[in-house]
Amino acid sequence: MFIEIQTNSSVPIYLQLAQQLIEGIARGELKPGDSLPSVRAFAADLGMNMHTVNKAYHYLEEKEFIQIVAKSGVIIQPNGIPKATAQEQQKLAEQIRPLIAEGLVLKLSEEEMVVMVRQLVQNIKEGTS
Amino acid sequence: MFIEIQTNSSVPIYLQLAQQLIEGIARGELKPGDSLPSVRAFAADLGMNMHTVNKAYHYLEEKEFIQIVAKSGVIIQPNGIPKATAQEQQKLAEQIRPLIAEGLVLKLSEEEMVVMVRQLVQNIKEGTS
DNA sequence: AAATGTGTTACAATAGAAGTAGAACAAAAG
DNA sequence: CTTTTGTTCTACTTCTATTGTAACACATTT
Repeated sequence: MFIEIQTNSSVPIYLQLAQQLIEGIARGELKPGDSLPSVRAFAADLGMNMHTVNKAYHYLEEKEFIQIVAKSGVIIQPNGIPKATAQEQQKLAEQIRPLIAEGLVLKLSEEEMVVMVRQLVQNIKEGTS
Repeated sequence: MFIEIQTNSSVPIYLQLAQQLIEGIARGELKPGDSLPSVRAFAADLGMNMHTVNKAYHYLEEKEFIQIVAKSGVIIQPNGIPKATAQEQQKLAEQIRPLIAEGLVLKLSEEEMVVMVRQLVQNIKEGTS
C-alpha cells in the first residue's frame, strides 16, 4: 500500500504513518493476519528513522490493531479486530465532540455534519482524499 | 457561565477553556455582542494565570469567534459568526477523518457513527456531557 | 494635571514533553 | 555462524504549557 508523508505537516510523521495504516485496515487493504514490513525495512523504504516507524507500530499496538511479535515481525490483529467496547466508543465521542461543537458555531446544521461524516466514510473506504 | 477545568487532563488548560467557551457559543448561552471577563478577572476567578486565559482568547480570536478589543475587553463576534466557508468545512473534515477511520476499524457502521454525531449535537446543545 | 484602577501586550524563564536519531544488544531465523 | 529483528539506552533539539514580572494604554477620579 502507498504511504505518503508530508514532512512539513504539523502532524508528526509517526502519526501520519499510523493513521494511514489505520485507513488501510479500514478499507480492507490490510487484513487480519497480514504482516507489515519490519521497522528497519519500512523505515528505509519510507526514508525515515527506524524509531519513527517503531513509534507508529507501538501506537497501533496500544490500540490493539496489530500485534508486535518480538524478533519476528508485525502482523495485523490475526483474529480480527473486535468491535468497539462502550468505553472505546465513548472515548471516540469525546475526541469528536469539540469538532462538532466548532461545526455548530460555524452554523453547520446537524444534517450537514451527518452528510460530512457519511462522505468521510465513503472517502476512507474508497481510499480517496 | 460555568467553566470546569480538569487539571490532570492531558488536554491543556487553555484548550479546555476555549472549548468550553465554544460550547457556550454553540449552545446559545453566549450570544453575539456578549462580553467576556477580562483576562485578569477571569484568571483570578478560575484560579489560573492570566496568560492561560489570554491564550484561550487568542485561540478563539484566530478562529474569528470573538473579538479582542484593546482596552475594552473581549466580546463575542458582534455581527454573528458567519457560516463556515468551504475551506473551513474542509479543514474540519480533515480533523474528523482519522477518528472516523478509527471508528471503522473498530467495526462501527456508518449508521452508528451518524447516531454518535447526532447524539453529540444534542448533548452540546443541551449542555450535557 | 496627577494619580489610580483596569485591562492588554511584551519579554523572560522554566519545566516538561515530544519528535527524531544513533549505536549497541540479545534472541530468533535461516 | 551470520543476518535479521524488535528492544533499549542515550541524546539532542525543538515545542509546549504555564507562570512571573514589568511595561504600556486609556478612562476616571482626585
